[in-house]
Amino acid sequence: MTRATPYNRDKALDAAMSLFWEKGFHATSLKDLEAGLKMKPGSIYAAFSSKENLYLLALERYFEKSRLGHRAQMARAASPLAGLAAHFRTIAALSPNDMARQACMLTKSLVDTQTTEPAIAEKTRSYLAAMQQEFAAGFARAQKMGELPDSANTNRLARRFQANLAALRFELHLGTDALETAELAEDMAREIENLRVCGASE
Amino acid sequence: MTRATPYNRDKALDAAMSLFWEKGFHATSLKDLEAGLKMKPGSIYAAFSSKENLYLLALERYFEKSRLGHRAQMARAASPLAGLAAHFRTIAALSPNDMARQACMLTKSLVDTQTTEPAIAEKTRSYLAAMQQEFAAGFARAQKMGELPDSANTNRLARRFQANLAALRFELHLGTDALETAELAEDMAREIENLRVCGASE
DNA sequence: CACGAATTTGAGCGTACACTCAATCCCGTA
DNA sequence: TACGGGATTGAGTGTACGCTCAAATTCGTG
Repeated sequence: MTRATPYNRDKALDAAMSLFWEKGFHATSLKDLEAGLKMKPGSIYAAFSSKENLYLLALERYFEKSRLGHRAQMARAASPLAGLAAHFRTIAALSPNDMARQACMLTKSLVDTQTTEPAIAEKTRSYLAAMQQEFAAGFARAQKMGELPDSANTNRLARRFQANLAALRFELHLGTDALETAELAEDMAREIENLRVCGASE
Repeated sequence: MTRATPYNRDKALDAAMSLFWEKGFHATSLKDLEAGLKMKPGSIYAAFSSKENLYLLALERYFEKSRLGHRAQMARAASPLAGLAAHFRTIAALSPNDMARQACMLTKSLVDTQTTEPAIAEKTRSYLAAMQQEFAAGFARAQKMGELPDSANTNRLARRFQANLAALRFELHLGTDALETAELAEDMAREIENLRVCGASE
């Protein structure tokens, strides 16, 4: 029988995700990770092979959480378009000390690693594509329900949605105050709501 | 009489801007700069004091060029709103090998330096604010000319404009193909054009 | 209780970084 | 043409990085 692992993999990965999300791949040093994960270098390497691999696991974790969060948001909503619009307002309403009150980790990741870490950049792009798919599926459901006209291009709408999302979260990163952020989110949410065909049932 | 400086400061700063823009502050090493500026480390330090200071000069250069470029775009346009809308289309139409076919340097800079280089981050934020002012001035002119209703909030529009700009340029960074990028730019340009009060003269 | 394997430890490895400075070079001047 | 001094050079500095591995520790098992 194998000995029980004395470190908590889940907590360690959560800590890694926080660190990498906040500081990025390059600016997060092994020293930072040792402190954050409460593990010594040898243990980190035994458990996660390399800094790069740990980053990839943290990024995957972020992606899974994001997708789950989005799906929960959509499930809660009265209709697909309402859920998509709510996404913006939810982000702007994040508590001031919420960890998520910063740029999207995928956005930061791509900026940080595009020129230096091709493997990470590639994975990041694939997660961004998957999220866009997720949004496109939302718009497609809206279309099927008659919330969106048949002529609407769901992929194009999804791209626009993701662009808005990235921009809104960059605004959090910038530190723009809550009121102005809320206005921006409101503009984006209204843009979604205005797509609604008149008289569509919820 | 002082000896003529044998390095070309203008060209050197242009090279520094390119390097820093593409790779960011942290990922650009002194080795890269030596090669790009064709200067030895001692000369670089004699001319620019430090990597950080060189970066600040490169960033300032980028800001000045961006502002000048925007003003030229506005001067060329038939009306303020037309100029602002054209901005998006111009970016999407950039030649495939144009250096500017990537994320905005200010955006990248803030992501790269926010947690590690407070002085750079601060300067970056001030340039972003100045660009937003520039956009707000454009909307204000549109308002004065009757292109925009008096009720329009020019600062809010400018914030939205800048968010769209950042998002569009991030799409270039991502490597999205030209056609899809053009669609996104078109969505953003139309959003500006739709603000136009019906029957406003040009 | 003693053994052995799985796990953790942390001093220390090679490397690459930003940066320095004594030596050299080059050009305007006399 | 010889000189003086500012500009340029690049080997070399200390430091911090990602990472390793032999030794110590910890536990289930016989």
